[in-house]
Amino acid sequence: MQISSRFTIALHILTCIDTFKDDYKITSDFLAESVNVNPVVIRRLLQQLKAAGLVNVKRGSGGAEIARPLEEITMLDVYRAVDSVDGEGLFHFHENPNPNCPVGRNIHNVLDGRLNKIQDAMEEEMKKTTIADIVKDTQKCISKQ
Amino acid sequence: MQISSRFTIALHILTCIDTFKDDYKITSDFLAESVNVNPVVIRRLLQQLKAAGLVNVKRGSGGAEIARPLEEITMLDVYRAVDSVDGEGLFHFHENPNPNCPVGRNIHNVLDGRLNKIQDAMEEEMKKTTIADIVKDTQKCISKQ
DNA sequence: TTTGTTGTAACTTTATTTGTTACAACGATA
DNA sequence: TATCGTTGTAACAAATAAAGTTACAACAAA
Repeated sequence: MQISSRFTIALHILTCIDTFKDDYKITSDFLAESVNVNPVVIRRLLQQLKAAGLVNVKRGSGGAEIARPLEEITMLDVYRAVDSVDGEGLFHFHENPNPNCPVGRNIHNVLDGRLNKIQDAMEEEMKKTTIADIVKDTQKCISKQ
Repeated sequence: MQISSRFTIALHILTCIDTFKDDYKITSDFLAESVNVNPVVIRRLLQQLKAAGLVNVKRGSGGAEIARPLEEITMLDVYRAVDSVDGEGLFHFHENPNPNCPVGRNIHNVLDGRLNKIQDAMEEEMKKTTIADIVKDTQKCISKQ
């Protein structure tokens, strides 16, 4: 099972917003064209990013901007904003192991700590990259072309 | 999005097989009762574990056993056996970013390395635990009860 | 008041997981 | 060889979630 494309799309969106902020009004249509998805998908994502305090979106006149310094937005912030399974972790534990089985009634306890560590490892690595890094790399790529 | 319960169920299964190997014939029905799912779900998982060389399953007479020393089976082996999206990584990249957009045509390159690192971090942590560790912890829990 | 945009509902499509029934293929044993 | 319990697998249903689409009220600015 894969982590949904909302995550990469959100990173793409944020990169676009910053990259084109001086030259274009950043509307959902504009972003939808770069990402190549329906504008409503973008608007839904922008709402999630807004709820997380990562962007501001202007109603009426239109336009999105990033709400925090790029160096302060990590991949983890974005992941949590758009791909969180509220309250649940990365792993989906089978619901009802048999409490009458010695393994069934203990497996949750035994695995939980280790599953959390795995998720932590993933999240720690996500923290290492900020949107600033991604924008910088993108600009390097662009200027080579 | 979450990693499917196949992963935790597979770990549960392997723990059961070892824990009860001397006292019961380990059939799909037996395992299904401990996990509390349909036996066919178990049989499908056993097939995936078998394809990965982690278990042997006896046709006809019935019964499953673990095919390798427990210390040599890591959580990562199990994850790869049952939850691999063949060829694809952990992250689902949106398919068709616009090649006419400077960001769209570079975002894949920019993100790929970082996404791989995140997946690597997760997998490295998975490697740290073997089925032997899980069985040992489970036995500790059981003996306390 | 017009225009372009956002926010959101409603519905469809697609994909995936999980559950379930059914049964042929198989191996051991009586 | 006939029986029995089991596996392997097909086929389909149900549940869940993601992603696409249409439509339109709410809004802000010109």
